[in-house]
Amino acid sequence: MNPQKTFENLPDEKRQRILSEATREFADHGYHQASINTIVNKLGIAKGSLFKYFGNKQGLFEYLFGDAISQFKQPLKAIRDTDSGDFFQRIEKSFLASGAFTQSHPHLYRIYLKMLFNENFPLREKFLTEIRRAHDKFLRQLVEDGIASGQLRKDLDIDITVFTIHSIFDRFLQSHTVPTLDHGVGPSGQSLEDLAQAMTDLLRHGLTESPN
Amino acid sequence: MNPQKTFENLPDEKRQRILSEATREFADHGYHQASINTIVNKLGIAKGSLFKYFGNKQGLFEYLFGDAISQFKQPLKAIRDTDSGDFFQRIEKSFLASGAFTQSHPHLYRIYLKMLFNENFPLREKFLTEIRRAHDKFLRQLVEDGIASGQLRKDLDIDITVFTIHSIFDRFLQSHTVPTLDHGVGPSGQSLEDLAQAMTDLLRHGLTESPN
Amino acid sequence: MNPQKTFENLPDEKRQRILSEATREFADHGYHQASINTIVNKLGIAKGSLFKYFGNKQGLFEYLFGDAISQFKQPLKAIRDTDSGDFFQRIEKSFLASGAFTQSHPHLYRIYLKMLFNENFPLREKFLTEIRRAHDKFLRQLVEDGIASGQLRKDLDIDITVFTIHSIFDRFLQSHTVPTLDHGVGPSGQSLEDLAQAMTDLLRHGLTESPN
Amino acid sequence: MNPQKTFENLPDEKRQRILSEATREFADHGYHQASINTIVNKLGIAKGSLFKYFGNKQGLFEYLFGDAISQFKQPLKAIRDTDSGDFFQRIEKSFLASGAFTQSHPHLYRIYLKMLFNENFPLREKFLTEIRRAHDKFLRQLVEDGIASGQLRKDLDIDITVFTIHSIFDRFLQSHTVPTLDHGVGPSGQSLEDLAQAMTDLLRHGLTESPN
DNA sequence: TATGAATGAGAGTTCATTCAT
DNA sequence: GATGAATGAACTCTCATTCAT
Repeated sequence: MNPQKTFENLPDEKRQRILSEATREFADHGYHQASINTIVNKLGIAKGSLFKYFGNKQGLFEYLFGDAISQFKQPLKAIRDTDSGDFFQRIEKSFLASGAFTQSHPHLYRIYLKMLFNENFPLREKFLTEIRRAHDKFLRQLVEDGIASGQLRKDLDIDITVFTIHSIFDRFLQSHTVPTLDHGVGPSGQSLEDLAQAMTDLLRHGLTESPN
Repeated sequence: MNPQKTFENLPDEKRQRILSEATREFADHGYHQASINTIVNKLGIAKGSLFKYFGNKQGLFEYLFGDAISQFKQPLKAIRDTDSGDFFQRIEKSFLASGAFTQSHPHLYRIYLKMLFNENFPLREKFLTEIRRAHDKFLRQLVEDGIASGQLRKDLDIDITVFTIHSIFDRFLQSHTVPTLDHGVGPSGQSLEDLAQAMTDLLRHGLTESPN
Repeated sequence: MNPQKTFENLPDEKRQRILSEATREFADHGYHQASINTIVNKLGIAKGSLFKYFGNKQGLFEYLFGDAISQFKQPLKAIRDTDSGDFFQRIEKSFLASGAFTQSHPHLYRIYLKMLFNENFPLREKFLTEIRRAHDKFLRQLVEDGIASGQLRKDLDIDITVFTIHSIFDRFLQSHTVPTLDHGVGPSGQSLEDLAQAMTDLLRHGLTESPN
Repeated sequence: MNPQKTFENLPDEKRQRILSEATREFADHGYHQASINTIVNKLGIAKGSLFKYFGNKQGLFEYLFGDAISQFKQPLKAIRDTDSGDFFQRIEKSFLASGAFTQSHPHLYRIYLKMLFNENFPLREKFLTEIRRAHDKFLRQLVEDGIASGQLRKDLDIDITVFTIHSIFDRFLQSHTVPTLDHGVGPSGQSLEDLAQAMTDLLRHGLTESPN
């Protein structure tokens, strides 16, 4: 029988405990340095069980992160399907929604960040491309809508604009998720909401006024 | 005798070869996946020698990266000491100078990126704080100069502004250093110079116009 | 209740399928490398069932091979009960009958060959002795009949003769059962019948005397 | 540095102990069932050392058996280079020389026998072909010499003859090397020398012609 | 009776570190 | 000072066996 099925037939609580513990281990140590031994010891289950469920270490990681990817995308979809035509309102909502997600799933987000700069994660190309594409597609549509509706300057370079928003987006998320990165500098003392609004304002003025 | 002294008494060329090879290994594989075996084999020196020089793997890394930190800071100092009063000109110069540095020291920059999101690097806190502080101090001074000279809006939140410029800065560097991160989206096809100018323009409009 | 009884109460077809699949697995991989997992997966039955039937891996093997031993002996009995008095005709018939058996039960014969030189098979001593004794008893009677009837030299050493015939017998069987053992040398291209006749002739005349 | 070199630089005594212990383990348990743990524990050396010497389990086996192959061939070469023209004398010498070899290297010979009937040995094809070819080439030359010099019948089928001698050869060796295969039947009680002579005589005269 | 999830000892393998030469 | 052989803890992974359902 499909062994992954075995895992999915487990009681919900146990399944969540396993995924959660494994996620934490990968978040703390990255892929190669994460230890199956540590995971099963903390969980109090047999080593063999984990391998029954996922085949091998890579299988566990792929299951766990593939699962996370779809959750990553949820907030964005919700925003895009909003019928509000206001560009900056949607941007701000996006900031907040993504921030909320990374704050409630800090381990997943830390895995993502590790993966970004560590070439050794399995399926790294596939996963990163998937995330990147989703983000870009989402932002591009927002920008195009904004230009079409006259809220943004007609002469904006869409590539650059998407790239810039994306950059600020990323940094915004990072600053509120990875605690040890804040060393008393930067605006991290402020609330998520304040920061989101301030950044939206900054974008507002950069993107709307025509240059002389 | 202080064993690190042993290393510093080595012929310059040998010292450079060792640091260079070790840097490449850490850049390629991160800290834990980097292999002392690989390094000494490529160098053709005895394993024991490396441990004599640096005590252990961590000692090697700390020596190597501590050495690099000062180089990291060079481009910024050069800009700050420029007497040009034009804010956006200095920003653009900073983009270009940092871009030039990361392009000429790709291994160091890749170590930095890995370290950013991997908690397992030795002395990570210390090193990152040092880099971050230098950057922030530099940008803060630029922004304050810009406001004082009337080139920037008086009502700018300095923390947010520094943070935002820093974000775009980082993303700008990443996009020109980590090749596999570009998946056909984003403005990566453009030249370093074009991109620097475009981002500066975007900042110019976001930071100068007063809101209504 | 005797758990092996459970197995014998199974429908004939299922019992045969189980024995057949297990035999194939042991023939392919020997005793220790044979995998209970593989067997039950191919059969589509529960792992626990197999252990209920046979207690453990060794029990399965002993049941299966003990069952086979009696089949091994069949061809020899048939020859011995032939009343033909011609020694070499009976030898040739034996060659052919055994060859036919190993060709129709290749898995059993491969298990036998593996067992011959692998001390780790369970009940190896018992099984091999049983097979060897049956063969020797059969050949010894043929040789004694041959001497008594004047077809063989009176001064033959019976032990040596039986041993020699046995040797050629074994080699003959092996050459037609284990395909990968022939590497372009030896007479393997010939048919079973041709080979049987040639070897019988060789036994008849030896290497020096010219045939009439 | 070439790690196998490390092994070859070891003191002779240690090298022999390692090879001997490993050979015994493979002889006792075959390839897959042989345990590196057992070997290093019996030797009292670190597990890592064995892997330094040979890379992995397969490397150990290949080194060990490849080394043995050349030793296997030595006795045959010695016979072939003998200028004695007497066919049966050379055959008898071959029996004795090979018997002496397998008796003084019983573990190697047991590995060979296991390999013959177990498909899972690494490099099995290569090793077996090498041994088989050497034997066949040797016997073929003896038979051809025997026919040319008139000692053997002109009409002998060389393939069949070589095959038959080979068969008796193999069985002869087996009977004197694998102790547990003798179950009170067969001529194993006799000395190596007696058996060799008896089999040579049998080959000389066949089973029917009375000796003069 | 039949099931298949859980187990855990043991497998092969890696690698930073030590230390006698 | 330089060497590299030796170490052993830790790693991922396997599989016969058990037992609650």
